Amino acid sequence: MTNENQQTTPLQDENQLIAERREKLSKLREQGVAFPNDFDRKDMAGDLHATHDAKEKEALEADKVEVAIAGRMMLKRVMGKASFATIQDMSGRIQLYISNDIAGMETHDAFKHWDMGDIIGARGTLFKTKTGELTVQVSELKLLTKSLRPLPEKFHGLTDQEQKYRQRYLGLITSEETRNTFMARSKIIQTIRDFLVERGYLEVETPMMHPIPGGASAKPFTTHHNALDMELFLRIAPELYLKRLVVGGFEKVFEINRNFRNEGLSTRHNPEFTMIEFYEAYRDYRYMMDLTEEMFRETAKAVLGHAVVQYQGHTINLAQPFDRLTITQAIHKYHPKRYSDEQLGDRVFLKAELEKMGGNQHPTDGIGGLQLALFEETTEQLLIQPTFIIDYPAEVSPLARSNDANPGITERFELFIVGREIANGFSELNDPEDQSDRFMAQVRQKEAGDAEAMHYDADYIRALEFGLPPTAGEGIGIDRLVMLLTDSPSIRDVILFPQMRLED
RNA sequence: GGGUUGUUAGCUCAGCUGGUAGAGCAGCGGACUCUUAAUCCGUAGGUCGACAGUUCGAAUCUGUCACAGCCCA
Repeated sequence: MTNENQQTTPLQDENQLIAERREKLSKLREQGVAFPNDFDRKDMAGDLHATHDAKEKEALEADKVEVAIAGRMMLKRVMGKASFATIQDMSGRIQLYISNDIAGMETHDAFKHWDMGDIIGARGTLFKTKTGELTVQVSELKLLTKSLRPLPEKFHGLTDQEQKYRQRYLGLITSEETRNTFMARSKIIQTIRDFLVERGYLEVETPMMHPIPGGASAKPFTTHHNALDMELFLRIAPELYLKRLVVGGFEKVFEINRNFRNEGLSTRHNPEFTMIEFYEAYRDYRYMMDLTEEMFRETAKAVLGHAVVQYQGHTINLAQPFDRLTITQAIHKYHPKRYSDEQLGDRVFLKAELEKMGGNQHPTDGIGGLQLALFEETTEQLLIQPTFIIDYPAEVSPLARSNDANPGITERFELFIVGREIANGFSELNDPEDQSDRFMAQVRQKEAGDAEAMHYDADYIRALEFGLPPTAGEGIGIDRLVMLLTDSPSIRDVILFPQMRLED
């Protein structure tokens, strides 16, 4: 790939509307400072509504409340000798009233030529219109930033999905729903951070560039460090670094940050996405499931006010205890009497069944892997209410601690909601020799052609050899959690700037 | 990667079985001192995603490509 696709020249999409606004800007430049930065904004629309909406018209006007407010002009209604405008700031909208009487004819005439989308500052006093709407009677008005491009249509807003994602600022300007989604995202992350900090967790940052990609089964992005002449990988997971910190004595750690996986795009996948991973020493996977339920409930309550979530026509109840089922229990529960225990324990039967369904199976799959594949084909998408699937086969869980009674399975869970995996956790494998054997098995799989199999990480083994206390850990896909709590159908609706193809 | 739908004015959308482009908003000019997507009158604005093909004639039919949405892997 060359750099010829990169845009180094301005977009050539001038039109008559933009030309007219450029002409207005050029007149502003002639008159003085075209982009003044000396307006002292003192008030926010939302605060003014909160403080004064309930007051009676007469009482409010007797108070003569002086305000200084600024924002983007979203609506404009000119009526000869007086005008109304609606401006929008980060907290909301408020109406301005500009008249020849108070603001003066010169100011009002100038205002008439301003455009929707312009950013203006206004000083004046609050009053209520005859319909009772809180409004600023403007005495001074200043154009702070000329907008050269017309906004999307004022009533329908931006409906073009592509433009919504490529030019996110337009959606943020015109869609309250979009603003609310990203404010909810911030609140969700803040709540989770507080939840863990309150419980004695330490927030840390570990490398985004890894010499060995590890901690998950996925294809990495590759990059190169020139000075060290060294191949590096954008991380696919922070797991192995966070557990090194537990070895170091940070017994409760978490990190909220980006992971990168070089895979396809879909309504559930973006190449960079946000995960929280957290680790706590002297706990096991059952404790982690309890903690997860509590965290999800608390987060939903913080964002929505309650723990019953509406998602795309489903009612998801986070208030009740989450189901906890093994893979075969889940298959039985959602397909009663479809399979016998003998069949689910019969490799030949499972392979034949998967063949019928066209499922992708690896020839090396053991019984556990085949059961998992059958679960994914038949049951996963039916797990609408929050459900922990527990006790995953060791062959697909190379970093999880084995069950003491049955080493073929691990103390691991995945949480499913609305048929989607949203979290993954386990009792950590802290036996360095077992971990070394598991890495070796992964390397054999990689050599057999599995591009997503893990590498052998000798430094991580060395860390385990110093002693990782018994620990439980978990990762939660933040984007998918935000989708759930904001009723968003696509991951692109909850990532401010989702990955897109280059524009032509 | 496969299937499917879409791409027309700055924005939101019409445009019939093929006859050469329309509305609303935004803009510009005018009227209007309590509007709420203000209203009313006038006016300007387009390589119909790109390239081929069929045809006397293509926004419309066919093919390829680009981008996007949805479904599937």
